[in-house]
Amino acid sequence: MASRLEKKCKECGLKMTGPRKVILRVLSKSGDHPDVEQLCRRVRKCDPGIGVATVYRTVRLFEEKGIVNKHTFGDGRARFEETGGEHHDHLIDLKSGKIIEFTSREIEKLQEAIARKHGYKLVGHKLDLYCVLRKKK
Amino acid sequence: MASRLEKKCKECGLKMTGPRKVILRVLSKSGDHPDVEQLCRRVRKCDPGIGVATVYRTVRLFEEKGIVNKHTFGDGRARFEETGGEHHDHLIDLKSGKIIEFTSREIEKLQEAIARKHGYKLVGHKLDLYCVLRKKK
DNA sequence: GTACATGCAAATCCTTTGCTTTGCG
DNA sequence: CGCAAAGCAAAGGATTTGCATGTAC
Repeated sequence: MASRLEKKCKECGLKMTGPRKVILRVLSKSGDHPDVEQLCRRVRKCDPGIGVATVYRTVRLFEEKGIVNKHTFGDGRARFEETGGEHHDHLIDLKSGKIIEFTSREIEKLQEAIARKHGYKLVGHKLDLYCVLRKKK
Repeated sequence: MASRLEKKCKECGLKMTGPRKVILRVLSKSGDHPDVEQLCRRVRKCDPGIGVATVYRTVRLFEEKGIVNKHTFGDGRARFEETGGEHHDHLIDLKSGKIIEFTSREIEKLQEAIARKHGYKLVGHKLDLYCVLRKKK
């Protein structure tokens, strides 16, 4: 039963190995933005033999193929999420580290306009909002 | 002849040492977004004795004091620029690596509105546009 | 069968730290 | 002078890579 993501991999000409299937499943089930260490832990619950190097190699490969998105928020490590149908940006709660996803068609239109104004075509963007809870007074 | 930045440092209670003066001068003269390695090279043209550790410690300190801004674009390393009077975002030319700065009051207003809608107060943001030159046809 | 994927460990890259020496205030 | 800063080298953390072995197609 090849999942949607597995199909996508095949289309990209990727060999569907055991570790890759597990990593794909974990990614698609993760509602958050796990880093490699977290991915490893989750992946190893399915198959304890999977090594870090494989996870690194796999997410990198997936990123090149557009299957996952890589993020680098403030801290030093990379985080990953499945490339969903919808693009979205991130609001980061600086106190708790919680991440909220959002989209803004208006902002995106403005971005395109800015790129065009400088003679460029927008091919991607990254918008992170760093926030703290509003004090209710 | 204490420069504007040096005054700012004194206000923050920072001891004005030789290395710090040099690093400040290099930062204020840099129109680009140098990483630590580049900073080191530039700084050592003035004073070859300055060590990497000092550069790292200094930029980190400056960042905490709000004297410089730290950026992490796609690649693994941090880049720095003097905190100018005006905040700005970045348009990155994916082919050449060139970085263009821009601001958009409209986008920023929208960002604040989004944060508010989620119950947050916006304290900072990061917006990078990844672009390629527009083909003229 | 063959080219590509994996596991492991060593290697790399960027950044931080420990400790002694130096120097600003 | 006293305490913070600098230099150097060693430590650390994340990610990559070399190599022998395993495996999807």
